[in-house]
Amino acid sequence: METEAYTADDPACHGYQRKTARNGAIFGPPGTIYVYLIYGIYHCLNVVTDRDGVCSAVLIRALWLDQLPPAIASCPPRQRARMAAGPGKLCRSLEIDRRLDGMPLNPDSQIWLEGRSSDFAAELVQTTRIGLTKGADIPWRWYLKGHPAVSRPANGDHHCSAVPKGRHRIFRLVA
DNA sequence: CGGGTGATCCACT
DNA sequence: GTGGATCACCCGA
Repeated sequence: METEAYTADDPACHGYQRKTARNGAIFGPPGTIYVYLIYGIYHCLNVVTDRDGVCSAVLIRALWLDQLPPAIASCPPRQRARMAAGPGKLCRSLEIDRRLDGMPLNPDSQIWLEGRSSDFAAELVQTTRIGLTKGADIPWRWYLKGHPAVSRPANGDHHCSAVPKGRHRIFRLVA
């Protein structure tokens, strides 16, 4: 729904300097979960992409929640769309924390991906990442254009459609 | 805008 | 071992 990419030669990547106890998971094999604590109170969920030993990840910044706990399942759509609109809120809603760090994406970890239709017609916006000092100019944030759960749409994103309508593989995150 | 929050890392003892 | 800077955020004004 909304993601950012970080790679080994990218100064904003957590593994850019060196491997440590905190960021070790980001050097794992593709599909490894990397969760870190930010600003003392929030967690952020990443999925490792590049091969074992190379640091790289996709930060999951926002999701639409298909299912909610029964107590709040009937909240208005507007409110529902904002429950995982941002990497910290997303982890708070899904109760994701460092316990998942280093685990593989599969049902045994209680978090995994399910492929959906492979011809989902989506229009994506590609723009710059959020909240960075280093590598702030790299346009590696993508989101579903016009979706109400996007954390913060780029200014004037109605003009920008770097990724045209077409066939995209859409995944469902199950947690 | 600014405050809250705390793990982590580094440059020093 | 310790002090201070850093940090990919959220909220309320």
